[in-house]
Amino acid sequence: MRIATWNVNSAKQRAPRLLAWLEQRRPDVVCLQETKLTDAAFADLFAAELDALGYAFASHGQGQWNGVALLSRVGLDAVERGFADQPDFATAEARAISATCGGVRVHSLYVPNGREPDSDHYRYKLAWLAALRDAVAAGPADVALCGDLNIAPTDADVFDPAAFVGHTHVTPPERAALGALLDLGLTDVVRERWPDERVFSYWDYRAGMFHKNRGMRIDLVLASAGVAGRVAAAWIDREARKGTGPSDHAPVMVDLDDAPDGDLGPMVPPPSAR
DNA sequence: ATGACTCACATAGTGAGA
Repeated sequence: MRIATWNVNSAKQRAPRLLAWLEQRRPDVVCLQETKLTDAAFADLFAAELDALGYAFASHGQGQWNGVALLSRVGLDAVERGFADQPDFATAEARAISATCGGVRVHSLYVPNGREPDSDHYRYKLAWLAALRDAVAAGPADVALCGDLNIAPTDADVFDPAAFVGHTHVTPPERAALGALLDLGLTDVVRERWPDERVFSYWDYRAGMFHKNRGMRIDLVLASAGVAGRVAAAWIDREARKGTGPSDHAPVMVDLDDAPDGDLGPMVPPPSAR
C-alpha cells in the first residue's frame, strides 16, 4: 500500500499536476493539505476525474484558506472531519480529516503555521498539537499521521539552522509538541529511512531556493509501530516540485508491505528494506 | 539586499504562507 501526503497550495491551481501525478505515482491513499476549496468546489473539480482513477474521496474545506482531503483506492471508512476538542482560531478551521484506509487510521493534517513565536497564532498552534495528541491517543492503534506539520523536527531538517533561530517551526516548544506525538509510539518514517541525508519537503518559491536546495523538512509521516514495521520505502518526490506551476511543497511517499497475518506477530523488515 | 514568489479575493493591493 502506497501512502502519500502533499501540501498542494491550492488544489484548483494544482489540478492538472495533481491528476497527472496520481496517474504517474499511483498512490493508494493520498492526504492533501491547503486545498483552499469548499467541499462543494472540491467535488465539482475532482469527483469525475477521481472516480475515473478509482479513488473515493472526502474533503474538509472552507474556501480561501486551509482545507484538507483524503483520496483512497483501498477503502475510506469512518471519515471524521476535525478531531475531538480541536481548538479554533477566531472561527473553526479546516485543518484535519481522518479515515480508515486499508486497515490504517490515516490522518491528513495541516498544522497551524504559528506566524511569530509567542503570538496568539503560535499559542493556537501549540494548543492544536496538544489536542491532536490527545485525540490520537484515544484512537486506533494502527495510525499514520500525515501532512504539513509545520515543524522541522531537528536542525538537520532546515537548510541553515542559524537563519531560523527565533523563528517558528524550530522552537523548543514546537519540537516538544511534536515529541509528545512521537511519544505515543510513532516513528518519523522518512527520517528513519534516511538518517543522515539532507532531505527537504518544502522550498520557498523565492530566490531560487529549490534550485539551491535551501529547504525545510516539515511534511511528515508519523506511523505507529504496526505500520512503521511494514515500511518498504519512504521518500520525498522532488520531481513534483520541478517544472512549471509546482506547489512549494513536494509529496512524501511511503510504501507499506502487506499487513502480516495476525498469527505472525509484528513484522520487522530486514535492514536492507529500511 | 530591508529583495526575490504564489495564492485568494469585493481583480487592486493585501494578508498569508514558512
